[in-house]
Amino acid sequence: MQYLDKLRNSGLRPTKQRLQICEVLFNTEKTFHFTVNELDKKIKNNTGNKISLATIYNTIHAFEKKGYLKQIPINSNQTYFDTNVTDHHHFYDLKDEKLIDLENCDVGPINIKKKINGKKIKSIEVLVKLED
Amino acid sequence: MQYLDKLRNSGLRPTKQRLQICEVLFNTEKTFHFTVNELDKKIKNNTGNKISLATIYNTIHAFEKKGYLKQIPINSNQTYFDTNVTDHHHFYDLKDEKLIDLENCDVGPINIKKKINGKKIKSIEVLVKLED
DNA sequence: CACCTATTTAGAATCATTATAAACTAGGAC
DNA sequence: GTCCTAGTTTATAATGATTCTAAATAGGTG
Ligand SMILES: [Mn+2]
Ligand SMILES: [Mn+2]
Ligand SMILES: [Zn+2]
Ligand SMILES: [Zn+2]
Repeated sequence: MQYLDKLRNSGLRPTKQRLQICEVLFNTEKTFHFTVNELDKKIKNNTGNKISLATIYNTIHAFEKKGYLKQIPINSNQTYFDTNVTDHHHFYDLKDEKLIDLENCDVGPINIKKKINGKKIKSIEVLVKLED
Repeated sequence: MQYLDKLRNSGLRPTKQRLQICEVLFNTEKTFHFTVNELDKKIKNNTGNKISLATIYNTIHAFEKKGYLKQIPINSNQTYFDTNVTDHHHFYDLKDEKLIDLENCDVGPINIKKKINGKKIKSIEVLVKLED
């Protein structure tokens, strides 16, 4: 199993469910964006198995904490996650409600001139909304 | 009433409730960020009146549509709104769960090099997450 | 005033997410 | 292998922000 070590090294027991979710999330050419609902459907399709929604939520939150997933800041009725955990930004197509990656090289360097005392920058995320 | 015309000119009837909400939102030195819950409390405090939550939701959505409020893209269980409708960006203090304005001059120009066919940029929003 | 439509409202409905608590399991000790 | 224990899964209930509904109310116009 190619994800056994990834999970073990993270202190997460490599359960059947987590391994299946890893397959769906990480065994792909391209990274992608998803909601929990979409992931649920994808798991059913790809594996023929049903994993409890509670487990899916538990797992993606565990993966997020370990840095294997990122949450994308966007206002939607559902939360979007990203399997691309490199620093990058997003287009958001308002009509299609779809996210599109903006690689770091697609965006000029971002220069934050303001400082807040006692705080440091954890991340800088750009959301570019698109219309027709 | 200083907000009568603002509402009339927008095609919104200047009802008692909308005028009160205008007072709370716009009759201040500084702009601010708020959730619907916070606004609800603020209305009760400032006016002694209770406005139905449904009306508050209706009103802020109407104001948003007219461009008097902006929604801030952030992942939270509640939606954040902003009375500062100029182009600007945000710090988000992860510990205090507070938003802080980054004026346009606090952020260097943002250069989006990628283009999507048939789509044009509606807005560019930067979210800078802060930790201790 | 009379009328029409926009608006307000309490309460119900929706629905994404989280909590609960019981059953199950991975993995280490023996 | 068996035992043990903490971690995990699961069905299900609970939560809570937001939206919907439909009846009552209030602007605005003539
Ligand atoms: Mn999370
Ligand atoms: Mn809205
Ligand atoms: Zn992405
Ligand atoms: Zn702001």
